[in-house]
This record gives sequence, structure tokens and C-alpha cells, in this order.
Amino acid sequence: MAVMTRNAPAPAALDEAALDAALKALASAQRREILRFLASRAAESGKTCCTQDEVCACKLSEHLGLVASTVSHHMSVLKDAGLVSARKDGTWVYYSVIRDALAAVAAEINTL
Amino acid sequence: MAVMTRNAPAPAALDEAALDAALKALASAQRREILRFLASRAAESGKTCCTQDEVCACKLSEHLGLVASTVSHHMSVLKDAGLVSARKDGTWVYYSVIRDALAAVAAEINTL
DNA sequence: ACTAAACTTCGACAAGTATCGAACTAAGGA
DNA sequence: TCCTTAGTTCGATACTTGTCGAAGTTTAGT
Repeated sequence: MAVMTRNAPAPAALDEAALDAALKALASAQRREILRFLASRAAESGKTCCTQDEVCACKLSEHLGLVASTVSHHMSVLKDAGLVSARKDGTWVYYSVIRDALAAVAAEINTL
Repeated sequence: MAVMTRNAPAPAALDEAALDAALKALASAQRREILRFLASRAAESGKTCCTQDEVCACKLSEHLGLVASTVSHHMSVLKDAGLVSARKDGTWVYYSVIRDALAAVAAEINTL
């Protein structure tokens, strides 16, 4: 489900509030590192909690050296900004980047 | 409007610190409004202090409804981030957008 | 039911940011 | 020289953000 337009035609224009949230979310080195980590799929492959293109919060915690509550905070900022999606499965939460959203932000910057 | 397809060679990759400064600068509605205002050339034309593609600080102050010192603060954030350039002429300072810098930030976001 | 694991929410504190008014600097006139 | 105009710098205050540890929630296993 929800694979949809891989051809990424129109990333859908953002309103000012959405752009603001996205840029505030991106204006943090830790959160950009999270996005890069998700984008790289972290694919140290068959670990217990991560599938091929998703990463669980515990991996992020380990990777960044931050406690779980801090990671949770960053993830909710990214989620609220529409830059990542979360999928819960059992006790784990798998995150992945929403590439179209990043593309939309990039497009908005170019039209500033 | 919009001069469009400039050959946009290579906007030059940003290092992490430059990207951080640029995104922090962009993560403010007031500063984005400043960039839009500069980009539109504000060209209410032949006013006393603004040339065709540049805007003086006093115009920004008026446009945003902020006192001069606050505008000065925002402009130095934008300057330090490399997103605008300033040219002093007499008692006025003319600002203009550095479009390549915005393009570089957009490109970095797309490669996150 | 009890326990453990994986998150999230809450409360607190430190650090950073936005804004103002006041004081300062620089440039052009009268 | 004195005065005015355009901006910058400084100091204060209010707001926002990043981070932690502690407590709460949800899910799975025994």
C-alpha cells in the first residue's frame, strides 16, 4: 500500500505553516543525521528490530548516543513536519523518510 | 517574471556547518518573508532608497513592521548564512538575494 | 497476573533566539 | 561645526528548543 507515484511528479505545494515546520525540523544537525541514517536504510540488515528500509527507534538511540526520550522527541518533530512516517509493529516503531516531502521543501526553497 | 533557466552550473556543495547556518536562517517566517521581498525586487521602483534589484534596510523595516535593530539582526543572520549580500552606498545598505546559495541548500536537502 | 522491553509523556533546566528600546557610529547636508 | 538620517551594537526580557531522568503506556512473553 501507499507506494504510489514513484515518478514523483508534483510534490504538492506546502503551505507556509508546513514549510515552517519542515524547515525548523531540518534546522537541527541531529535530525538531519537521523534523516541520513534512515535514508541509508541503516541496512546493517537482519538485526532484530530493523527491516530493510526502515529503522526502529532503538537503533537511532544507539546511533546518535541519545536517550530514548530525546530520540522520541526528535521523531515527533520530524513526524509532525511530515518528513518521516512511523509504522508500529508490536513493541517496535519503524521509521522511514518521506522523500517527496523533502523534495517539496527543496522546491519551496528554490521558489523563495 | 522570473528570469528562469539560468544555466545554474554547480551551486557548490555546502559543508555541514554552512548547511546548518542556512537552514537555521531559513527556519524563520520573518526571514523567509525578507527573502521573498528581496526576490520580488520590491520594485515599487524609484523610491528614494531602493534600486531596481536591491532593497534597503529601511524598506524591510517598513514592510515587516519591525524596528530597525531587529531587521539588522535578521539581516546579519542571513548574511552570515551566505544567503544575502549587502552593499553599502552612502548611508544606505542595499541587500540582495544570493540565488545560488538557495539552490545549494535545496540541493543538499534533496540529497539528505 | 506479573514482568520485561520499547516507546512516549512529563517536568525541569540550560542554552539559544526574537524582539524591543537606548546608545552608538557613519555619512551627508545646513 | 552641528544636525539629521540610516544602520549597528548592546542590554534586557520573553519565548523556544534540546536534553535528561522519572514516570506512564502498550505489547509480548511466561
